[in-house]
Amino acid sequence: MDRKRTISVAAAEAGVNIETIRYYQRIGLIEEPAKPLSGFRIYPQATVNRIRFIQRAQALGFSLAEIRILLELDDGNCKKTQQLAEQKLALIQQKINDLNTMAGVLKQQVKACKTNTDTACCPLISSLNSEDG
Amino acid sequence: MDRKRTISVAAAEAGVNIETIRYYQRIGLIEEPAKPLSGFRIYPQATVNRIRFIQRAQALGFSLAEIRILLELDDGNCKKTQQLAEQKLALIQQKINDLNTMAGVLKQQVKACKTNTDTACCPLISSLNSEDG
DNA sequence: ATAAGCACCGTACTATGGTACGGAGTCAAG
DNA sequence: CTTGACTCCGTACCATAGTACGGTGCTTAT
Repeated sequence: MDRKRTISVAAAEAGVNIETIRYYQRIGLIEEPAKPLSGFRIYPQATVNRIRFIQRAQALGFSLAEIRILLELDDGNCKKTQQLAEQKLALIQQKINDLNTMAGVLKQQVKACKTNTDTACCPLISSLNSEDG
Repeated sequence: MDRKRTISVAAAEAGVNIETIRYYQRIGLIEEPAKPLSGFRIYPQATVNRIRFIQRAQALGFSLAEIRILLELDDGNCKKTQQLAEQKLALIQQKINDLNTMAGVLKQQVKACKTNTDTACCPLISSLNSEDG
């Protein structure tokens, strides 16, 4: 007989803390399985999958609030889902653009550092300090 | 006579909330001017400059903890500053890559949605529910 | 000289994303 | 049938980056 997927088993399978599962349940990000009249809750594979999805989305810089919206794509309506996915895509694109801008500025500063011969005067620090513009 | 740079004037000049200045002082990110025996603290231009430095560094994705290190490097250590910036740059670029991957997946899903004829069964939903990564 | 309006200061609260704790209930093996 | 491991549940706590509040003290203008 397979070991029952109690909360600790589900947590181990998803690679998160037990308390994280409880937290996600509290904020309604994952469903809490019904509690048997007597005994412990048993978690379906779908919960483990969902937690893994959340972890992946987080790794990409999505907040739980954004992930909640992503998960709401699961509303059974393909057209609506598509629209939401496209909105999400636009958000991702915006994030990429913002990060590219940040990277561009930093790259320039590092380049200035590398061509700098005066070790006592850092162009990066100077640029952050320069206030008359 | 110029208006004395009290905390509210300094805050206005730096473009932050008064409480933000007090917060930065509490965590030791900026120095608190000595309090006159009688009267209010007067802030030097340097404090305003430093707050602007913090704001700009934050805009580049540095946390206050990182900015603290940056400020400690402001004794003119260009090499260390450069290293820190390069580390940060690598992190940003990793994030961009991750987001591009995510965008790619979402684009594919949206495309699948568009060629889907069954409105009740969405390929995107299906992939979210069965994906085990 | 008095009132309006800041400053000062500690403390509490916000949001986000969890983590830890303590007591009670339950399951499973010896 | 006891023991130990696990679950359940509420609540409190952590870090990060601030924001808000309330009482009191100080300054400045009228």
